[in-house]
Amino acid sequence: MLTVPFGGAPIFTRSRALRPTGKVLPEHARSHNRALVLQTLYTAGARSRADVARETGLTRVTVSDLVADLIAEGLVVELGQREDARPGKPATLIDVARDAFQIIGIDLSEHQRFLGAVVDLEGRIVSRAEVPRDDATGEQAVALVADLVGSLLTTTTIPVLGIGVGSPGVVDPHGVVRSAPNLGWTDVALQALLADEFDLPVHVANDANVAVLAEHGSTHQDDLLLVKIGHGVGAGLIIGGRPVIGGGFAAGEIGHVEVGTDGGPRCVCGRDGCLEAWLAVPRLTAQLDELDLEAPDAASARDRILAEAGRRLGIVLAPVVGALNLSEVVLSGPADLLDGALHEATVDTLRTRTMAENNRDLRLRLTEQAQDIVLRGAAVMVLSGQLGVS
Amino acid sequence: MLTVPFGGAPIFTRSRALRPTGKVLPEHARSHNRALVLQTLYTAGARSRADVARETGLTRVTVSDLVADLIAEGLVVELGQREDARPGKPATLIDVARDAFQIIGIDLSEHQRFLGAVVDLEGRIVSRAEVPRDDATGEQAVALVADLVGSLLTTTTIPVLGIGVGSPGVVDPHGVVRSAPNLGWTDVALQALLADEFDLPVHVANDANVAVLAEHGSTHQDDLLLVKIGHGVGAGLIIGGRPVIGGGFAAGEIGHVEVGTDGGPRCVCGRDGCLEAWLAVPRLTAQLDELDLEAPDAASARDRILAEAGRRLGIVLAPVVGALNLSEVVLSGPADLLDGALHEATVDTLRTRTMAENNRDLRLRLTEQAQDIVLRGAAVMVLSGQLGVS
DNA sequence: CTAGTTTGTTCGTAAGCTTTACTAACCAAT
DNA sequence: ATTGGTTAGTAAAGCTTACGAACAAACTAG
Repeated sequence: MLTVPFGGAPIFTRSRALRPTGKVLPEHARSHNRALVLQTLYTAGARSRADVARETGLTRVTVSDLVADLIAEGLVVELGQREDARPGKPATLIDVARDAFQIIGIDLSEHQRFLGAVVDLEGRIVSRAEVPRDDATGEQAVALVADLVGSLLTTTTIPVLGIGVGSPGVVDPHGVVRSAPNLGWTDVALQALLADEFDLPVHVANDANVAVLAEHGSTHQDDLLLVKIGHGVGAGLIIGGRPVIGGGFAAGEIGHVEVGTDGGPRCVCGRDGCLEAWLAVPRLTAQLDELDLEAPDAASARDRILAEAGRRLGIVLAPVVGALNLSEVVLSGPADLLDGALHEATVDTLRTRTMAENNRDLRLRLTEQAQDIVLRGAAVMVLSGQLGVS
Repeated sequence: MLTVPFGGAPIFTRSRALRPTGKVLPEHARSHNRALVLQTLYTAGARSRADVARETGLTRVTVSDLVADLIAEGLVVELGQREDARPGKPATLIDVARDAFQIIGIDLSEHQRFLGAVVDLEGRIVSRAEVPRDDATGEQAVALVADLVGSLLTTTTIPVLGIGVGSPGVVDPHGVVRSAPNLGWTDVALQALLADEFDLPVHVANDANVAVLAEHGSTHQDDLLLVKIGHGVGAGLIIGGRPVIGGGFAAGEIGHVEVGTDGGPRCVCGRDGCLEAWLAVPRLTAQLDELDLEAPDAASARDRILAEAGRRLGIVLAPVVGALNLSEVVLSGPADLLDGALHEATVDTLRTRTMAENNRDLRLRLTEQAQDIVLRGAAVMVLSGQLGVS
């Protein structure tokens, strides 16, 4: 049972919001500046107080004051004097205490098992754990998650900043899983349950929305769409640097949008030609398994299947890319399926179906985070929620 | 040559931004609270300082202090004592000085003429003006806009809060029209030009993005997509209460997204089946004009044409609605074309092509703002930019 | 050694919001 | 009429936050 010596920091930003939404006190401004200092150190690395002052626009006095707080809280450490020779009093280097805290990340998006990891502040995975799901649903499934968190916590030796969970289904901002059919969850207050049990800050969000945080954490793109292709198809979206949740908390649920005007495979939802029916991994592997590997054109037949899937993805994404003028779309899923023909077909389709002029610098790429994208995204979510840093 | 006694107020909001973006000083907090008070009065109407304090969460002391500033600036006025009898000291009612300022709104989205209006703080149109465009382009077109603004300014008798312009094409956040082919504009710094000439705050944005502000100003929906159907087809988007601009400042440009997988009419851009080729007003009227009005099935033939256009719109919007989990989509354009078969077909298509469960409360409606949507949106833009109010 | 530079701290100040306490002004009940 | 209770608005004091000025420490360059 570990506790951290600080709570979540409310964060402010210059925003283009049309209407102010609530009062702001000077102390809120301070939280913001605190997070700003932390963020500067986190992304730019060890440097002096004076450096931070120059980079943030705050004065040296204010930075020193904020840093004193952060050091007292154990979030920042002094590293001693800068080595290089230059005029003036030598600087005392400071940095985020990168090895003082760890984060628990949980990925509930796989069908057969729940994955978990201890992640350090840099996003590196320190240790892993998993539990087989064995088709558990409802409270049983919740118990499995708690077991997984518990066993990971026993492996940590330093304070834990918080617990981040990426869950399938629709998750509201309070970490209540409104609906996750696979897990038999309806209005399961996962965040509250875990927070009660472990007395740690807990953040829960949809798996694809969590995944896009991992991508954002490493690229810092302000506009980003991540398509997560697995047993189902979902998306996570960041616009203007902020995650998009959606009015019904179901943003990114594009798996059951119909593709094109020429029908398509029957989907589990009962309709024909849903994106998921074209693109979900089980569907793709089933199609590929039917191929005769000995046939002379096996390779091109495989590419045709994958290219058609990619084309269908492009057809669905084109209106979204156009409407949002997105510059960066990322695919996450099995690289052996996504890379190559599928990827190329998606790019081609996107380019030919949107106005090239406006989307000239559109990039579509595979994520480099492989299997760990949800685990690392969950860590980013905690980092961002607790420290205002990512 | 009028000037206003105050500048733009930087606005802050509790945000879910992942990373803090700049320092925040106590004076920024005060600007925010100032706008909050103004907003409360603006939307809720005349009330006492104590009422405002209760509604904003600020103390009566702070509200009194802020209101004193606002009164000194002429933005707020005292209206005398509240009439109704109740215990305690009678309240002094205060309200936004609704008749102390006017706004100039300009709509450049029509092909044949430029429209302008003097708009009051409530969004009501006080007077109108227009200039025929006569195919003017480039600097000539800029001069026409300046003339229009100039002639409107001569009709104002009270201070002008600012000038708002809705322009076709791609407009960056600094009010530079990056590209407006119809007007022959490339990188025209319209905002700077007008600000120099008239010495007033000027805000310029894309016409559809401006139009959605008008809708937001009257509904205060946090997520809103407006599709503007005229000579072309464009969209304006508000997500999480904030306008979406797009990485290349071209958000909402969905006119040249291809619809469906079965071709379609040839578009001016050279491809087949763009949304604009299906849905633009000239295309629809041309199709309808070909109908034999004497034929026995003329009415149903008309409906078939409009329904197909509506279906095509639904096909393009479905992925956007799904990805953003939008709850409100608004159509703007000629009501005689949009209302009825077209509207119904769009709704049907959206419902059948997205996952009903997640988009249960999706509403698709026509705007009630008719022809003035850009003019009034321009006023909202100025109101929001100058006072943090909408 | 001197002059110049840079760092980080101390001290005093200005701005902003809160709490506390007050006066003014009203209603209701005695 | 008097008393008690309530509400509005203000005044004073205090806390927080960030800033500017000034300074000492510690270095380089010449």
